Parts: sequence; C-alpha cells; structure tokens
Amino acid sequence: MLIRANAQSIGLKAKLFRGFSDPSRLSILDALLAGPLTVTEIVEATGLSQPNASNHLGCLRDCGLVVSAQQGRYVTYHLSDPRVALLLNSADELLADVARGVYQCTRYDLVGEPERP
Amino acid sequence: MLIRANAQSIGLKAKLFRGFSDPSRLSILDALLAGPLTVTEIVEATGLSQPNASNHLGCLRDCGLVVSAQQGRYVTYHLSDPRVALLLNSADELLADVARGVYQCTRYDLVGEPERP
DNA sequence: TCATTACATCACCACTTGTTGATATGATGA
DNA sequence: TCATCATATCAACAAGTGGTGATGTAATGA
Repeated sequence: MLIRANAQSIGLKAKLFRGFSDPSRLSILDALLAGPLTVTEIVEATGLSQPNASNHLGCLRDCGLVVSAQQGRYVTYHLSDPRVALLLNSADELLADVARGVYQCTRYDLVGEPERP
Repeated sequence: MLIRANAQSIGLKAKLFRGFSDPSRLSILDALLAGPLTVTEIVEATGLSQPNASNHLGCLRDCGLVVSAQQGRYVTYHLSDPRVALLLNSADELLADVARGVYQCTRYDLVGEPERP
C-alpha cells in the first residue's frame, strides 16, 4: 500500500477505532461510563464469558482506552480518558443522522441479498 | 450475549466504527477531507488497487460515511457529513494522549512476543 | 459500431479475529 | 497448608475480512 498521508498516524488511528469496532468491547466501555468496575462486575453487566471479557479488556488496556488497577484479588478497570466517552458521544450524534444508512449496511451481515434496484 | 444496554444501538455503533477501523478506509476518508474525488483519483491518492478501493468505497457508502454521485462515466465520492471529519479529529486528539499505549498495542500485530516485564 | 475509459463485481485465497472450554496463576481466608 | 475466589492465558475452531486478478457493465468518443 502506498498510502498518501502519514502512514503511521493512519495505522494508529485504525488501531484506535478497532478498539471501538466490536459490540462486546463497546458494551464493556458502555458499562464503564458509569465508573470503575471489576472484571466480575463487567462479566455480569455485559453477559460475556469471563475469558472473553478478560480478552477484550486486555485489548482495550493495550490500546490505552482503559486502565486497570489491582486491588487485592480484584482488578478494577476504568476509562483512561474522558475523551473516550466524548468520542462515544460523538459517534452517537453522528449515528443520529446516518443511522438509516448504517442500518442498511448489509455488506457484511447478509449473503445472497438481492441487488438494490 | 446478554449485552446490558441497547443492543441494537451498540451494534450500529460498532458497525460505524468498523468503517473507521481499517487503514485503507482511513486513507480514503483522509483523501476526501480535502473535497470530492473520483474513484480514479482516490486510487491514485491512496495507492490501493482499483477493485480494492471500489470495495472499500462500497463499504463506506453502505455505512453512510460517504456519498457517491455519478457524473458522466465518473463517480465522485465525498464525506456524507462534516461530523465524519470531526470524529476523525476527535480521534486525533485522543491519540495525542494515548498514542504511547496504542503504539504498544501488539496484541494483534506480533506473535510470540515476549511478555512485558 | 467499435475501442476505450471508469467503475463495479466475482471467485478465490490468506490472514485476522471473536468465541469457547480448559487450565494456569495469584490472592485471600479457614 | 488447603480450599476458594478472581482473573489471565492457552489451544482450537469458525467466521469475518482484506487483498488480488479476472471479468462484467456502462458511458464516452472516434
């Protein structure tokens, strides 16, 4: 790829957005909007399996979106920066206008879908 | 999954962010920040192959992030909403602070990487 | 009509990624 | 020390996803 602009910056940004691009991770971030939670609380809040939640938390932590802190045998996670919440809100606002388009985005959801007229 | 909050909303948001989560698509959006471009111009600007660019453009269009307009035998694409650019800027600002963390996010990039001390 | 240009689609491959179940690690308390 | 709880890691699998080359389609102009 011969990407025009700053390739490193673009790669970083893609990686950042990838942290937001999975429903399980978004549900974790959503749960953390209210405040810090332990892994068990996150598992209960999201319905994810414990290893799965732990895996996604590791990803979010590695990407700098959340921060972990060990307290006894508990590990609590919280958002690393208020702008993580702001970015989620910005997405909500954008969605308010393009929701119809995104809702119709069947590119990766349906197979054999008939062509649009 | 027993996702706590509005599952549909979370799914939509994940789909929206997925549009931003690939370097090729980000480079296309980055090129479109300056204004509308034809597919050929996008191919030249990004270095992507023509079918690949067309595929990503189709994804971006289906997701409502860009809009296409046919003009003769050319098809020009432009950002669907100024907030797409704003969201990209918000990500840049967030990256300014968490860049170090994202830079170290080797979870999906390296295999057999030794553990951090 | 025919060649050419611009773009989209298809078939296929390789790699990435999310999920699960099993298991390891590590802290706490009896 | 031993049992238990909280969390992380591992192996393995299935599905999603990006990439390429070949081909189709539609518009333009000679």
